[in-house]
Amino acid sequence: MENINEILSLDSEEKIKQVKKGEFLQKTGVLSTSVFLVKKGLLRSYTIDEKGKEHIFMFGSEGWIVGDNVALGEKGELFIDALEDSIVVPISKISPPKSDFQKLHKRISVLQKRIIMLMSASAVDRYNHFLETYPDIIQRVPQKMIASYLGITPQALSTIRGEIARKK
Amino acid sequence: MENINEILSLDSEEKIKQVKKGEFLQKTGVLSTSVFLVKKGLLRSYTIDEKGKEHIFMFGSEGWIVGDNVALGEKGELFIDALEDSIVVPISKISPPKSDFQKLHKRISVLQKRIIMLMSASAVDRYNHFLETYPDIIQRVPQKMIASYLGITPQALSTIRGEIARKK
DNA sequence: TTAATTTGTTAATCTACATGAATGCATAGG
DNA sequence: CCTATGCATTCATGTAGATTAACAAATTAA
Repeated sequence: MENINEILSLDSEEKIKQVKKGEFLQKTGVLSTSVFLVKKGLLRSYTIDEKGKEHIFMFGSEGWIVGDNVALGEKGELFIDALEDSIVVPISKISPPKSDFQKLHKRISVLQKRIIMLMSASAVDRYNHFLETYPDIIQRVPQKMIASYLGITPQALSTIRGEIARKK
Repeated sequence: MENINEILSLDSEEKIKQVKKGEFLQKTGVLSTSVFLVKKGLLRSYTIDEKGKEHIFMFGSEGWIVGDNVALGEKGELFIDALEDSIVVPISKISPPKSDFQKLHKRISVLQKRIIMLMSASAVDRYNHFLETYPDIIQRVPQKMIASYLGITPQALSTIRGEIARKK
């Protein structure tokens, strides 16, 4: 068997990590400090909703990054496991404290959240999440734009708001 | 959300850009080389689908980034316009040719595409897009995982595949 | 101010997709 | 080898949210 670093043309300094099929790279609720560049194999990242249903966020094969881009210092919201025997290289989310770099990570974390919401939450839940996350935006834009952001029609949002108001 | 001091302390070198309410920062189909840090005001980025319906991708107010993260050198797929009189600072997507930096931009572009698909495309269209974009993945994972990625049930995917096959 | 246009609400109907259940096939372990 | 357990397909039924339309409220224009 040849040297694994040669096969994969890795810098000798890169610390690689082997993940066997079925093994986890990360689980929800654990502090997450890295994302992972996939050198070989196939992994997936996914959430499990309150009904126990899995929602795959991303697949990652050779050359792709798999990772849980929650804000630095926060608990991960994704599971990551290997669908095939894989080799990955951790990329720290901390290292270059360059401002633009951090901004990109922040941006990714927002998009990640958005995808998870679109895939696993109902319109009502998405609206409530929006209310909590962007309370200021609501005063500043017409409701039809909120609806457009949530991925529903203005009529549906109006109905949802009516129901929420009636409940109180 | 970032610290207000950080937001307002401008490098004297930073070239700011004023955008009046209703004005466009970018339109679909035009080469996009920057994203924009919002210093003041409120903007939105959005797509228009084939039925003419708008889908808001992101709002951006003070401290947030709005931008169209298509791969470098490609035509933008989003419109960006101001909902309020705004001031933004362009952040070049090119500048630091640092490898990790590029990777993050790539990653954002993938997530952007994913959100747009989830919001504006039917399950059939999402499946076809997946086929084109990740032809290799399909041989490597069970269909129920593809379904999970697409945001539909395995049963629905099975039906869709049946219909596609029947058409040929 | 009034008129015109945009926005929000309500309700009836329609449809894409979910849910649940039954059936035939694989693949994996004993 | 057999027999589980998981996977894919098909069908019957349910439902969240889309569509259409009509009207009310609010903005904008004149």
